[in-house]
Amino acid sequence: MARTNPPFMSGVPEMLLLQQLKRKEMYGYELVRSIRQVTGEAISLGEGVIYPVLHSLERNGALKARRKQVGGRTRVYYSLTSKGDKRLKVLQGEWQRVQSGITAALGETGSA
Amino acid sequence: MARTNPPFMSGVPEMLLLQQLKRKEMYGYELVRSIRQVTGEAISLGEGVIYPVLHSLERNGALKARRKQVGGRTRVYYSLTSKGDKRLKVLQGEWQRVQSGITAALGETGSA
DNA sequence: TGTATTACCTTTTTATTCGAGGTATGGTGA
DNA sequence: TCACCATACCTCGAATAAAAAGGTAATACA
Repeated sequence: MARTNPPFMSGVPEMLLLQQLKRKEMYGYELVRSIRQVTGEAISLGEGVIYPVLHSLERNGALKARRKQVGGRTRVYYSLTSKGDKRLKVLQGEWQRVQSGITAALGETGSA
Repeated sequence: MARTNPPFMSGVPEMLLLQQLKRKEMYGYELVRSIRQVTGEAISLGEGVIYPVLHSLERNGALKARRKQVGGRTRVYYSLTSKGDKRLKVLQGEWQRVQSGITAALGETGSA
């Protein structure tokens, strides 16, 4: 079961969520738009991705949630715990590694 | 079926294979080591990944194969077709896009 | 009144990766 | 000569995870 590779792109949604929540507390629906926006439309994660990841991160203790009433509607705000911060650092490290590896490989083209 | 996101990391093995074969003709077993090496050990694709992708690329016409006897052993050398070159360009574009999106998002940290 | 938007959520499908296994040859060294 | 390792091909099954689709409900607005 020991992984040789960090799972490739798997973990990117997770990383982006953690990153956003490091900046400030947000709720799911907000994160959907927020991620699309900060990635310059390059990445668009649907609710079917966001919510499950959010829940699993909360179960792990990487996030904590609090419910808030806003104009009769309920929002669930998530924020980063210290555990979540650690997790984010790990994911960023893996991403960095993979990203540079690929960049190096792509740079290997004989000529432009 | 219209994709909003380019599939994230899915396609990276394919991209790396095409990239390597653009440089020079290679055989499967060689590609396994070659990819590990050019990515600075960051990415290590097993034969269970390499061969199926190779076959599907050949079926698509992105690669062409030729068998070669080397010291009694058979090697299947693959090389890039123009279709494969086009495909590589597309994948590189998508990768570039995703990669910059993520970089932008990660750069959003309030302070170092 | 009815339609779009906000806001939550789950379930199903699909794709892909990974690991494990399976065959066969040639070289090396004990 | 026999065993073992590296080379070289390959396939299958399980696990994962991302995406799409669907499902509820409330509010805003036209």
